[in-house]
Amino acid sequence: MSRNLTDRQREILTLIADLTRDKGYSPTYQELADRLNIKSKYAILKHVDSLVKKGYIEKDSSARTIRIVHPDFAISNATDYTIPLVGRVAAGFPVLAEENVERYVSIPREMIKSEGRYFALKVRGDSMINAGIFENDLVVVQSANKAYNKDIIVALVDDEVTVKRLINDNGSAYLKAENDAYPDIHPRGDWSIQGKVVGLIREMMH
Amino acid sequence: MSRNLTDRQREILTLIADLTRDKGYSPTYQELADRLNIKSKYAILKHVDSLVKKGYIEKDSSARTIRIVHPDFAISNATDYTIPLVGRVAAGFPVLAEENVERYVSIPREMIKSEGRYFALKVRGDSMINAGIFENDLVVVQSANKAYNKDIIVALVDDEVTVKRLINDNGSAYLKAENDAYPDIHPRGDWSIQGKVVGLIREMMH
DNA sequence: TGTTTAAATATACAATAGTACACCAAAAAT
DNA sequence: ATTTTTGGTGTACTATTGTATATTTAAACA
Repeated sequence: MSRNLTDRQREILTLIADLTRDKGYSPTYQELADRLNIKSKYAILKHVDSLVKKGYIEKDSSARTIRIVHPDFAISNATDYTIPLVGRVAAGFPVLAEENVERYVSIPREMIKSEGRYFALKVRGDSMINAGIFENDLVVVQSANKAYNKDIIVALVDDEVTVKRLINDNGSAYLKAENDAYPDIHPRGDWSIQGKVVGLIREMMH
Repeated sequence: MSRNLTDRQREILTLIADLTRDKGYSPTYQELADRLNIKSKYAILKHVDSLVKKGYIEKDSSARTIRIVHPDFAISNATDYTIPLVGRVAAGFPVLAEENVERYVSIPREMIKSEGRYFALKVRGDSMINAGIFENDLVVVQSANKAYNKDIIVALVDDEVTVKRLINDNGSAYLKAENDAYPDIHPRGDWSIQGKVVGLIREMMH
């Protein structure tokens, strides 16, 4: 399913946001149907389900429990810094394309030291443990297409995002894991630098 | 009727605020009753009516429509979470005392999973590198005076804060470093658990 | 002492709200 | 040309939710 909204879905999402801002609580399906002159609640239910599937809102199985999670429609004038969490990368799309955005996460304001586009990536595997980057950590990445020697970067190799250390050995660059069990990666085909890791966020179980 | 709240009313108002902030929508009477171990919704209804009469909240005759209007309990629109960064601990003061607070740092909202007091601590030394905790990392700590076996905790030993793993070896607890170069710490004198590490934030140089 | 108020219980009930199913029509995608 | 998606109607069912009444207990009060 695409992440794009139809006109009607956008209209309904906007209405949910407006009503929520206005009243201070989320509308019911019936209230939404009334406002749009729709006779059946079920039509609303299906729109709302679509909005949930596309990641714009969240809801629980109870009355008035819709929450808007997409920053473009967010209720609060939050000064909170949120960046897109990039999930699996769909082949052919740039990493930051909307298709790849799983959800939005808030990050400490202090982590943004310079202008630019930022995104977050959940770390898979243990190839960087010697750099203190563990599986399921969230790395905060500043979008860039080049980096300096020894920077920890996010690269796109064979439609797969990977976190590695960039080694710039006079002209020929390669990727180095921070774990002796992993070999260096000398990409043969197309590959690209997607950004520079500028921060790390870890949530411990508790 | 007075504008002053009874203890119970204040407790309920605080709970409403907490639940609303947590879930993103107002609780039902039943949910409030459950949280307070009250068997009858009607007890809650009367409290809520009192809170309305006293001008602390507003509500409509429908599910989950409570709005907090009193500024002291308002749901902060700024979803930005800041917690105190504890620096050097001054002898004799509790860790969270104002004397020890260096500055405030913002942390990702997602890191706050349960109620309680939180603080941040800048990691000194490399005694926890095997747990992926490096020097100058910021650990986010939930204030607590006990913890479970194998939790990573912040302890106060000889007026010194330290991050270690708690080992609860049938009755006798001790602190374990996550670095083979460091010995276990079996505190002789007074020591205390200050909190549980629930998150980690690292800023990379760039 | 008797009275009032706050807090809670038990039970009941009607309106609301979410969900489900069958069905229809138009637009978009394949 | 056919299928899928989107958008909608109507009806029905069930759990949730707010509300109401009658009672009880304990604390505060005068």
